[in-house]
Amino acid sequence: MDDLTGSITADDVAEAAGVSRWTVARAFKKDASISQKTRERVLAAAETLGYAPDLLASSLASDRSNLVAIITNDFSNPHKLVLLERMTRLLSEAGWATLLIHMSDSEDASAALLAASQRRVDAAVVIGTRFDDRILDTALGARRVKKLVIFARYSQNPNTLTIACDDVQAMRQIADHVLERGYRRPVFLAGPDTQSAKLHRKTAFTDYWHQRTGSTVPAIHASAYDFSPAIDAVVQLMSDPSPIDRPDVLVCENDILAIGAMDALRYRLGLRVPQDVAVTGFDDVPLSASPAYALTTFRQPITQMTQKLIEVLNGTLAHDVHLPGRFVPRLSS
Amino acid sequence: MDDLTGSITADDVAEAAGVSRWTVARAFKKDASISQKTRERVLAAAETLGYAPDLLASSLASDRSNLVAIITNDFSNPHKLVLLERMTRLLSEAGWATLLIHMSDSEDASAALLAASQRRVDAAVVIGTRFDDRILDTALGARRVKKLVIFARYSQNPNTLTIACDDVQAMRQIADHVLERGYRRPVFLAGPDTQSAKLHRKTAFTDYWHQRTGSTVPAIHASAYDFSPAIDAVVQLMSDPSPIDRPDVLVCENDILAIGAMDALRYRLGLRVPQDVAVTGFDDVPLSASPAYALTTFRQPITQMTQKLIEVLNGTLAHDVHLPGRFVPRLSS
DNA sequence: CCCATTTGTGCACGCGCGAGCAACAGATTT
DNA sequence: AAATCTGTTGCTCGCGCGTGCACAAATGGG
Repeated sequence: MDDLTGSITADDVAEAAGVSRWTVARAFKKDASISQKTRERVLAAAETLGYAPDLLASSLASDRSNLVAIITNDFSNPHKLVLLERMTRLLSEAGWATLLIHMSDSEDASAALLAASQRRVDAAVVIGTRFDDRILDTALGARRVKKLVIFARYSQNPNTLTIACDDVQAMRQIADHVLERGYRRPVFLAGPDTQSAKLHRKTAFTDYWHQRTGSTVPAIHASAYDFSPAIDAVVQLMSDPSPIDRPDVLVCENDILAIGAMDALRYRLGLRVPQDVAVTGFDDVPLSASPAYALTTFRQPITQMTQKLIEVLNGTLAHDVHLPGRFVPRLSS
Repeated sequence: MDDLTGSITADDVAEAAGVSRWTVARAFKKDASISQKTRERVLAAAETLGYAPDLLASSLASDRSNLVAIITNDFSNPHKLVLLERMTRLLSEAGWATLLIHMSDSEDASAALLAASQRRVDAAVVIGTRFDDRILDTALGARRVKKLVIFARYSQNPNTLTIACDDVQAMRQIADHVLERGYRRPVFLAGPDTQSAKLHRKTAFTDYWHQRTGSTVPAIHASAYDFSPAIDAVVQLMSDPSPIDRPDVLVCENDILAIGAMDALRYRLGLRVPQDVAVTGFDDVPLSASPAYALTTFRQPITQMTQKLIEVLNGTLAHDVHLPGRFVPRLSS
């Protein structure tokens, strides 16, 4: 009975139901031209035989795979896990499977896109990773992927669709909050200072701050988006010989850097947060809500962003999207 | 030139190189019978045309897809991110692509396996998730996936291959350490107390502790593997009316619970770690190394486990594997 | 009750490639 | 020189399904 193989094809079901193979296919297709009766009969036969359409063969025959590649190179940020959770869940509910592709270094973009295209993905989504537009360009030129979406990051590349949180709006809210709480000497803690990538959040904050106060915001850069580089950067900053204009608030590009900053302030420098130095982050990773950090941060509308992504996949949306997020004030500022 | 479509097939390359389509295929196959000269000529032609084999068509024609499904339902544990990073990287280096499948609830196992089988995966890997063996059984019965691997967890299911860290060995090292440091009143903090799943780490610890000391270890259960349920569980435990036999160490099933426990002790109960109560975890998530927690924990040999997984995929390994991990003592105990 | 119209169903063909065997050339043996 | 062997290349057939059209069945109006 259950001998070998899941190799029950549409032909088997067709025979069992007394119809042709194509009618079986129609029974599984949402709005196909088929009568209610035969559909039920076919589905019943399929049920008893344990048949399920082979999506691989289907992809080959049609030009849709219902497969989307998620490409990332940064697995050190817990926020990625939140993104992956939300995306895989909503995508699968919408009928899309997910190919997870690890992009080792940013030079590897073209290998990642190649891998995606070899599996005939309908779209590739680069999540939360900032990388060289030139590399992206050459990669795009070489290996065509039908659609390329940059998710939760910005890209100026014309061949690309951006779905992201509105960083400018976000950083303004943070700046307003910081000002309102009376902080006057912010330092911006950003990630690696790559040459070509614009650091949106940083410029958004510093521009707006300058606009409101007339003063410029110094920035420091961690060598990577991770705890300890952030600790190092902050320790170095605060060890500066001139404690007079020591910052009273560290505005960080994301929560990971912010958490590293808090650890540095508390455990390396013996300072109190927020009494001595306040800290703000970005992303609202789960840990930020813990009593240990209680980090003031900003939450991206991931669910809505994913819904927009699905619209893009369905072909009902074809332009960049910037959605508003939600400011989350906590005790760290 | 670059008009439309990556639809360059082996036929195009064959024509360009003046050989047959099958010779093109041979040029791309590692140990195929083909002369050095023609291979170079074919590869050169492929290079200029921008050809890459269509893995979908290849999967359909052969019975290998070089695709493996990674199935999980727990995205709240940062350790998953470490697992995903390592697995996708090593798998891709070994020529395997990764389908990431979200298993919403444990009842959903059969849907997840179905999705995997519809994509013709060569194997499905369930990572770090504990779920009902009965559910697994029915799911396995219904939808055949060639191989099912339980990764970083235990399963008694005979249709399944387990690749995991040796929990018994690990918990003994932790117990030895706890005893050596002079703690005598441990409480074990575990995850949800599901009926059918054996809590390996818990029983491993309590059994060994009983063996060494003759006393039994009380256990408490968080309602989920997450920070706040752990906080709740610990607060409730410590609010017990009898502070006489208050625990002097909390042995936790994993780091997430341990970190929640530390937060509860420090910020809800005003206790010091480790002076008032020590804490140990399991997994060595990145955060555990931060100065804020400095958590004593245990690191699973993820790289080796993934290598074993690859052996299983290649068919050179077909039995359960339990690998030793590494004890990581820090300041929390 | 017939014809126009609307469903509903069947079928030839192809998606891009792999398995496995047949054919062939050159090298070696008898 | 014929027979054999080895390495290399070509080819038939099929993987399981979708597209687009041809055709059959049902429907409705006159």
